[in-house]
Amino acid sequence: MYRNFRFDVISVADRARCGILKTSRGEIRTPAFVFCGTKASVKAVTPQQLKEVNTQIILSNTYHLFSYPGAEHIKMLGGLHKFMGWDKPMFTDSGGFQIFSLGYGSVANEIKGKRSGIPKLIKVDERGAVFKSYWDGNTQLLTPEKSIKIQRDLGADFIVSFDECTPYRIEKKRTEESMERSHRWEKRSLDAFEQFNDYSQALYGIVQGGIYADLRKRSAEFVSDNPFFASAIGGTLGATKEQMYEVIEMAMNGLNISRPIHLLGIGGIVDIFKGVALGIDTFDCVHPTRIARHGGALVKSQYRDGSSREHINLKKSTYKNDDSPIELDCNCLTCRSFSRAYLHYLLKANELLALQAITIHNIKFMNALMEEIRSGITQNNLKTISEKWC
RNA sequence: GGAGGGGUGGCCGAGCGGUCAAUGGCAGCAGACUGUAAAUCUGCCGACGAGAGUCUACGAAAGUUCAAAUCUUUCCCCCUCCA
Repeated sequence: MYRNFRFDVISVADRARCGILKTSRGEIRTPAFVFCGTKASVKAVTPQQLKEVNTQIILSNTYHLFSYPGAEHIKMLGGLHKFMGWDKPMFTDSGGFQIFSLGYGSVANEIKGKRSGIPKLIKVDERGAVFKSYWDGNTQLLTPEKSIKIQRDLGADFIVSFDECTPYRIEKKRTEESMERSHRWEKRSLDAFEQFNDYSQALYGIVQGGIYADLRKRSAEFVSDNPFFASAIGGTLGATKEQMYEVIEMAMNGLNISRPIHLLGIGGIVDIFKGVALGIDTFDCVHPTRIARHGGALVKSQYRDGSSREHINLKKSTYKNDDSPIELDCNCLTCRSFSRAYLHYLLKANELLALQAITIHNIKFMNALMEEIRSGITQNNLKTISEKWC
């Protein structure tokens, strides 16, 4: 069923593991970070630049590309890889997360109880989810079958079952009902997938169950018991970091560890170390690229400005006269060429180059981090590595 | 020389007797962002004070009024049109 895909664990340190995820478009060394290029573009950078900083894999989104320009359009133009000029492995997400993000807003706002913007999620029922297109306001129904069809048309290597991503602020009963529905949707995703499987894609199942140990375990077992190529942990991961690590552990308890395991939507440095230690193989997150566009440059602990954050904000006037690069020991194009002072100026002057330059650094940063994590697992010194990065 | 229109907080610009330390916008400062609706959002932004509050403010000066950024007079400066 997945004969063109393979996952081999090559090194293990406690529960952390190093592996190779093989696809017909190349191998991915894990643990790996997947960069979000939601609308068929990793914002502000070119595929060439992504490769220059050792990017292995990126992710696009069903909902967005379905709204515009349409999956069939992209299929007609040769598929998503060709369309966006990326020939390495790629993911597409199913649109399930948009049931949350378009219904509730950002993760932070939802946890803090703040709602923002006009809801673009109209309703969710057994068939699927009815959205308002972000592009033209049309209502559109996304079902598991449709999500798989779209993802098939887009042609990413790894595709994801359609699920309902639940928010944090709902009670257990609703989380359970939603989880059960996600399971039914995932079954339907699998059926739709198997019906047209041409071995060019591998399907992920998603673990739901909110913050409840028994639900997470049940959901993980559901995913493991079904013929998905790999597993992903989704849904709310709780309100605090501590809770997040607990939730990951709950899910891990029921997962088949011979398959690759992806943690959806997580990209903090500490979070990645914690995730890796629990056995996560891949992560995806908008954070590195999004904060870059807001002037946030990821830095190792020695380069921080004293705050507990994992990045420095180059918009701050502190950096106006700072002639050093973002990180002295970084060899990305940005750190080789530009000072913090120049980046500060570019941000203040509203020059697009700032967004690109910082994005390049952050991508390089994440890729270098993952590389060191991999060697940390192989050489069994993950703890030392983590002290340097956290 | 004649006619008219203006001068408001770092900048632009509302307000045209009290509810004005003064709407907005920009800039500035701080914060947020975790399967990207948003290169976005939130807060602060005269001085002193933790705060209640106090003081100084709407070109300058003098007035009218219980009360003036708002009304009157004079002065200074800017812009437009006609000579």
